[in-house]
Amino acid sequence: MGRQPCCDKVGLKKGPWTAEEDKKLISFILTNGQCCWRAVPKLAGLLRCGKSCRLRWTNYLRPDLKRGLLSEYEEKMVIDLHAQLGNRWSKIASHLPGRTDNEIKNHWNTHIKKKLKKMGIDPATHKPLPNANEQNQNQTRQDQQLHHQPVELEEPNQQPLQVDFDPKVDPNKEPEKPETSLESSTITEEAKEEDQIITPLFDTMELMNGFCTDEVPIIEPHEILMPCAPSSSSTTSSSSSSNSTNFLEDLQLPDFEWSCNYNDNNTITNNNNNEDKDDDNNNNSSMALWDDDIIGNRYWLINEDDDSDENQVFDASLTQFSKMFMESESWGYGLF
DNA sequence: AATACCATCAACCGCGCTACT
DNA sequence: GAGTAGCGCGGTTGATGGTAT
Repeated sequence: MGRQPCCDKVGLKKGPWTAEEDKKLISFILTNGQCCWRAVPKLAGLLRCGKSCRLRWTNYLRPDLKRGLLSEYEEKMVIDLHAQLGNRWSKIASHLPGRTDNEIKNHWNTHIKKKLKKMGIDPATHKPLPNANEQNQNQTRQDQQLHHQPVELEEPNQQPLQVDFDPKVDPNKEPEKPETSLESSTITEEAKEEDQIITPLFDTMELMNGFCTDEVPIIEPHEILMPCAPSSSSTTSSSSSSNSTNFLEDLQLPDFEWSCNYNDNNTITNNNNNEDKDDDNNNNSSMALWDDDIIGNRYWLINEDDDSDENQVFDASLTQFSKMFMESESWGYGLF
């Protein structure tokens, strides 16, 4: 018997999400948490398939997402991780807090590939391109490697070219790859083993200094300035930038119980990891709710519709916000 | 100003994996 | 062990905005 379609496609909406749909999905998940995705659209009153809802949530609506262009340091991390993991975008994303596999994948295809080629590096193999004349051949080979596995080095001692994009990062402090990392990065190893190999590459503090403290200004709730869209905006696009409204303002954000702890370095105190994520759920209250993901990137929440009923739902829902964060799989980042 | 071309990225599609019965 | 359901992942597509002509 063949696989059933993920959803009954008849009558289901496709294409870009509208602000209204976003609100419904957010409201539902904030209220109920992430449960069975197949049931979400029905329960949330959405004419979408569960898969679409999950994608929308994980790639766009998730509150802990960091948006905007990847920093140079993040790019460097992506390149390093790609050299070890190949096109395993979700694995790569798991090492970049607030970034999604889709985002990283897109960034790789649109920016990093070009950058590497420009620098004479084969993005597929992470080795220097032999010469410009052979670039076309490499391109062809790269195109053939759609499902390429992590680089199998032809010569054991040959290391992928490491690219230091960020001059601010002290090269001396850059964690050295374990000697066995590439040899063992046949990636068929167990995930734990893999994490053990990769995680030490990116010291947590360095990571934080690398982009969190630089790019995530710590601001107090009262300092937040919500961008307001022109009232004439009539777009129905799900694009975050085009449908700013006053929805967030109605959320009475100051009533939030933010339990975010920053240390002296403005880094997020969070000791979560994949193994003890559940154990930490109850006692780890460190959440970066006031970093840019909520403030700078959640302006899609603002909506011109002054729908008091929905806002009430949100007000109630937001009290569960912290809990939802703790339950979110996204807090399994190995870096924390 | 109009059109063509290009770049970007959100969303979709199909497959694989895992858990459950 | 086989069948099924559900989720996650990676590749691809298509809409949109920007730039060049």
